[in-house]
Amino acid sequence: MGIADIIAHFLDQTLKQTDGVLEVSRGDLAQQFGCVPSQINYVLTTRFSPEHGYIVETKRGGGGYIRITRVQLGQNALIMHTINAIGDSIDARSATALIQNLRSVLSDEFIRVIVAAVSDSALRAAVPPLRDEVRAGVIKQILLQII
Amino acid sequence: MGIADIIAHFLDQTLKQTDGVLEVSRGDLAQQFGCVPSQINYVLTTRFSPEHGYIVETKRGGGGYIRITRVQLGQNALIMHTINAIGDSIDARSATALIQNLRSVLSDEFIRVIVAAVSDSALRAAVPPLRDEVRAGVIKQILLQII
DNA sequence: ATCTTTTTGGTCAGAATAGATCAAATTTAA
DNA sequence: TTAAATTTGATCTATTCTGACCAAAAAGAT
Repeated sequence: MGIADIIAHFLDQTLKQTDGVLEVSRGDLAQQFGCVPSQINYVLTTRFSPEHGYIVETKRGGGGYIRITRVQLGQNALIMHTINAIGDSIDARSATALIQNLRSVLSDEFIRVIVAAVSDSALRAAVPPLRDEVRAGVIKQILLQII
Repeated sequence: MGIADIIAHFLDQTLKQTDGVLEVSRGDLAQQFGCVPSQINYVLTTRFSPEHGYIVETKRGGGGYIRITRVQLGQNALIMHTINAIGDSIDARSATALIQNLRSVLSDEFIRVIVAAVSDSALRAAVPPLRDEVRAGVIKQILLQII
């Protein structure tokens, strides 16, 4: 588990304790984990993107901060939102994130099934540029059945 | 017994001791057995495929790994049988038939979802000769989750 | 009020790490 | 002998981490 995962885990834990909202200083956080500040940005863009269900707001200058908020939509809105977020093409990582984000609406087994259905191993027959397009199509069709 | 068999045997033994889940580094494993890393991929694709009852997940980059999970095959020989019947490629009609054949084990909604996931409209991004191969991969991965 | 300095955070490219793929060469089995 | 299975290495792709340089906001000076 690299430093990115460790920081992400820390933020996750904190978010749980603070009811979904969290404000930190980029510099402090970086120092706390002994990494370069841009590492924090890396963690935010790869693990706390809107696709993952988070909103990140920042402010620079004195007293600057990074605020992370976990968003929670309604059931059908959430699925609709997900479908819209998919677009014509989506990579495995983003797809998994989007699906995981539906765990409040879908059973664990269902989530597992969808993730497996659009995993790279399921789609290994389709080569990369095309693979992501196929993935988008499969997820959409599945989600449309659930609405 | 070639190196492939030796590695496969080792993984099998380890899986028995670790309750069916196992995480290794491809590079380490290769070094341990004095072979080239791609040999590990060969072992995985020829002996730990879904047809053999395993799920393989991997991650590249720093802290990368290969995770092998043996799927629990209980009384669901029917599903296993279906997986084996699929082959490397399957057309929409046959796929639907096979899936419908599982209605004694799966809920209607589940059947609907799977059929949708492997419908021609879901896979429209993949052109015909390829499309059937993708379909085979998707069905297999889904069914493996259900076992 | 305006200008300057200081304090934060943002971006981007490159290096490092680690697995994937493909095809040629070799070995094994029918 | 021929066809299938195995082995290998060259090359590709993905993920993470770092540092140099950039931009905005606040605080302080004039």
